[in-house]
Amino acid sequence: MSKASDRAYAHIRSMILSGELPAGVQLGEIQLAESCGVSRTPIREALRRLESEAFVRRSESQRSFVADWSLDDVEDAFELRAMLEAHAARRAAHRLTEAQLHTLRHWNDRLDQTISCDSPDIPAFLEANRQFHAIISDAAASPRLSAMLAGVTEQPVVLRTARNYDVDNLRRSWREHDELLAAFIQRDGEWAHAVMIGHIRRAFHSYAESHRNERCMPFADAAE
Amino acid sequence: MSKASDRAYAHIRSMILSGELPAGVQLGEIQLAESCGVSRTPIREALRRLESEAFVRRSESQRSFVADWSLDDVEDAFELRAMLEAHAARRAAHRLTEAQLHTLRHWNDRLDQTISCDSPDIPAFLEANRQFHAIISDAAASPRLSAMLAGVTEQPVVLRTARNYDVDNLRRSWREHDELLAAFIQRDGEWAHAVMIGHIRRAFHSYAESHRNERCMPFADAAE
DNA sequence: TCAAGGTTTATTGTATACATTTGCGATACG
DNA sequence: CGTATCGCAAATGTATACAATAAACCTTGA
Repeated sequence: MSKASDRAYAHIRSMILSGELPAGVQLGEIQLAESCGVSRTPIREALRRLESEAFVRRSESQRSFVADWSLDDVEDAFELRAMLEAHAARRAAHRLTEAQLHTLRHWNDRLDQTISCDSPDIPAFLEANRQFHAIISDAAASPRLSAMLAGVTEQPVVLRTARNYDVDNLRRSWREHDELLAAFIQRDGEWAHAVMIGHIRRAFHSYAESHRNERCMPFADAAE
Repeated sequence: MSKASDRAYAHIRSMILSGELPAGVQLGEIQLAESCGVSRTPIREALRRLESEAFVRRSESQRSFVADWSLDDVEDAFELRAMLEAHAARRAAHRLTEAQLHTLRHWNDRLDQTISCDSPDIPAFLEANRQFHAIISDAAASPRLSAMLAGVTEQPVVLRTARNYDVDNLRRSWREHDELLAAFIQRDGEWAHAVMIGHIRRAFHSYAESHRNERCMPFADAAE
């Protein structure tokens, strides 16, 4: 895992997420190679990977740029995510083991902890949230579905601005997870499906709201 | 488009589809380089691309092999395709232009032609079918959705065995397309959604049936 | 005969040189 | 002053040499 191409991938990705490489900027292979301390070969591999994950786009003439996500793009990704993750939840309802249910509850308790104390710990919240959704994705037992979900979940813009969500929204997420758990315990796939659609679509509107308020800011500080 | 890596990609892909490279076989970079008449560099790029499209899988030690699709894998892909393409149909119902509707009808008429004469022209049928579905994918106006759809539609095993479908099944496809058209003309997204789910799921069962009958055959002749 | 260890060989990862293509600017002409 | 064309510069594409790593094999000892 300590291959040069992996390090280059992680490095470029984090520079995009942090805003150090803003949307629209050209990504020259030579420049990145120097920046990462490797040759162009692993850089090329990292760029292809980032391109397939929509962090980077390529012009007709094969030049690479940091992708700029319009609000429409984000909405598109959220709509697909709602459909895919709801499907995952429905499948998971019939397959989750007792141990997995227990772990889900554990992460949702943790979610509560991170926002209940005086100073909410947003990074910890995001991590627990990630774990919660990862268990559902796994339990759906469809590798292709998991891969697709990962593709629409990892959105540069959203990851960069997630920290701006207010605590009310985070608490609402926690409660929705709780309802999801109830549906899982009843093994009610349709219930879980419905709750998940609402959960993701509300998250989009929270993002859109937050985005409207915070637009035209210089740019936020690093999130990762 | 005449880049070495593109040619290598197309060459390897067609060798997998034709069965010249059977499932499970190791894909050595050097061997492929000689086979394609290029160096290892474009071969590596082609392999990564084929891997992301699930034509190729890589072992933990980074060696590449022709992917072998179990029946479960195929069912998984069909289930996702049914969901995604039904979603595309629902969106398309509200967006298809008159010109697109006309073109859809054109391709479905063509579909009828290819199976109505004495000797059905299966390749022509598959091509017309591809065009029909491509228009719906485009009309859904979601690049991500189109990309995902392409990923679950291009299944090596299915493409290789599609020619075995009997004419009754092909005719049924044609009729289902006709119903889809009726739903589009009425701009009834839910109707289109339902028809598409049935269309894809029936296609899976046709495949599974045909697969049961034709299993253990030496291997079929080239499909492309 | 089997197992463990080390050596050999095959395969993938990386760096670099060179070829090819594209973009951009300067210059000349209308 | 605008535009078109030529040419240089910069970026990407490809080949190849070398490095690192994993698999295969062979030897050796119990």
